[in-house]
Amino acid sequence: MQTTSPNLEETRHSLAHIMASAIIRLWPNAKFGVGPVVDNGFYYDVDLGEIKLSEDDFEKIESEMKKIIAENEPFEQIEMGIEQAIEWAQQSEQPYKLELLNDLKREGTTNLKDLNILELGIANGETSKVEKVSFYRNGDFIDLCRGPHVASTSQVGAFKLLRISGAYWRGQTNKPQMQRIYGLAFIDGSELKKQLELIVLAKQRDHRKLGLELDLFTFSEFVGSGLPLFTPRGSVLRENLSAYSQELQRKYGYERVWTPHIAKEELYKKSGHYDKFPERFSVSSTETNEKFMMKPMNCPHHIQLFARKPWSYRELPVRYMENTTNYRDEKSGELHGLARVRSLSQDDGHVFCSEKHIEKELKSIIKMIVTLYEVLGLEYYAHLSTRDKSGQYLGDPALWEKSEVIIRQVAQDTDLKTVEDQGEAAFYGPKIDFMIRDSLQREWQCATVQLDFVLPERFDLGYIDKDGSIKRPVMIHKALLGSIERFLAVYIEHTAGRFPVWLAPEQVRILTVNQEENTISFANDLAKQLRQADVRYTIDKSNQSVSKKIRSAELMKIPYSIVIGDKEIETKKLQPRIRSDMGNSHEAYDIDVFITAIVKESRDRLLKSSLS
RNA sequence: GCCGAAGUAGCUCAGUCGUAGAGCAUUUCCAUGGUAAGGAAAGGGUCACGGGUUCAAUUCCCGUCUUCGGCUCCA
Repeated sequence: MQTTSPNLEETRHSLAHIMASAIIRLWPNAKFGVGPVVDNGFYYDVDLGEIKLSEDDFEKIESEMKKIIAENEPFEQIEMGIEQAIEWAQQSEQPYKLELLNDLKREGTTNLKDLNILELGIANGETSKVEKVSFYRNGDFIDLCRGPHVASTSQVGAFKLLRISGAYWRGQTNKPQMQRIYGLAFIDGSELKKQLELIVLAKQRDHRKLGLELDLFTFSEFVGSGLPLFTPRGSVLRENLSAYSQELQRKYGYERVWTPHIAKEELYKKSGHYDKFPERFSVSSTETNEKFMMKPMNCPHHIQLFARKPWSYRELPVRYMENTTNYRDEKSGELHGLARVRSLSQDDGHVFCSEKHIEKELKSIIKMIVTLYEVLGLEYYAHLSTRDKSGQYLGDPALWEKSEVIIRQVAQDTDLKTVEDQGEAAFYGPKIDFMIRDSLQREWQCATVQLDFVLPERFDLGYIDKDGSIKRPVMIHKALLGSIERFLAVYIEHTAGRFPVWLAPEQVRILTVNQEENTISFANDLAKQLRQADVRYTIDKSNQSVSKKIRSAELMKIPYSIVIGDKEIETKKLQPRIRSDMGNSHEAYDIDVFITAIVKESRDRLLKSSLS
């Protein structure tokens, strides 16, 4: 996973130091936290007491940094004994560094291993007692740091301060909050420029912006935050994706079920979700004393469906699917467009099976996910989450062992690109999460397959085996799209709103050249034929220039625009303008040929136009 | 939830202690138009909401809601 060259890392890390030097020159009372190298750059956490920095201060900091770079001071490594280092931190009044050094002295580690930080005197994960600590000096500025650095301040590459935000000291909510300043840094300016352009591009593709422009969804202050409302256009996307997910599942023997959106709290207490899941919406009854919850997940409901009767081993696996909405009271600051909402719809499903079914069921699920992603033109890879040695997992260890072997085997057999994450498994079982990379190379987790050995136990589920004994089924949780809202967020950004015909809210726009009676009547007639073929269309009869109408259709990213004027009326042929990503053709087609093509593209879920 | 920033027309944004403006969009009219913006006019705002300071608040202050950038969290 290491992608940055040491040189780049040296540049970034050195720039973090240079920024810190600049800050302490500008604000001599600055206290520093940590300042690691991150993707595309670096950051430094700083505490300036009452002073709040804003992006307006960036110019000042950047110009001070440039001065330091121009001064061409060497980066010089200094070693100190741990006691001497502590004294340094006290004298230079750096309480956060002091805390880290005291931790180093006491425990031999700063417990910051997740941060990928380099400025500490020891390597990540080292636990031996440290005696010596490494520092780096550039000019007057000395910082606790293990390096490496460029030889002198003038040797860093191109940089730009990017943003500022709050960050808890050591990532803990009960610790003071510092100001985190992010910077971009690259070896040469062209790479920096490219990255800045990518950021602009990402902003243009932001699903929240496109959702507004393409009229897909909206939020209302009256309805509440994190509760998206889908317009007719947005609903076409939701419903078509959802329907495709169900179509795939039906082919693999999943049966559709329906469960209510609230349940008694006891259900979640029994499942164990209640305590582990504080983000709940409560519902109380005015008739009785019963307390209910909006369902934050569907597994307990599906379990109750399974539990309704005794099962024979002959009837397994039992596969339920339900596209339904869950409600989670996410913390307000965590909401983000469609990617993080309080009402999320899942294409959820649960399999109840015996151990010997696990392999086949996993394979089917992976097959469905792979099919779905390929039809949508998405790149993906999988995270394989297994146990570590921490021992905080529930369920039969032998079953765990067996299933982890199966999961690895299945991943191999299905040629999945996988990364194994030890220790990332849920407490109830190992899982495979599918990550989608969007066209800007950002990664998102969408589909998931999880084995579960715990819930069947908690709800005392059983089936009658061949020998008449009662056996415990294994449960498999799965979602292909995951949260449909999250999926749409990713998909909108991936496609930049250029949806294939089968998903396009409006597939065809008819534009009239003028308002004459025969033009309108021809357009209406075409519309009627499209309607009968179940094609989604609108007619633009407005008295605007043709090029303006074309522009509007283009901005709405409509796959096909058809101009209707005397030429079409005479020849009875249409010359569709095809959205540029789908193909390129200027030919004229008979009306029925055109309609047949759209119907086929829609049915076969094609990504490109069949007319080009 | 925490730190910081912001909320003015459907959208993107100017602006001011003396109750508001542009472009796009909308409507109407003119132009009969041919593949990314033809012209003109009109309508449209409790300046997020509530409270305070003031002769006067959209403007200053406080609170609430919502949004944005992060942090934390994500069964």
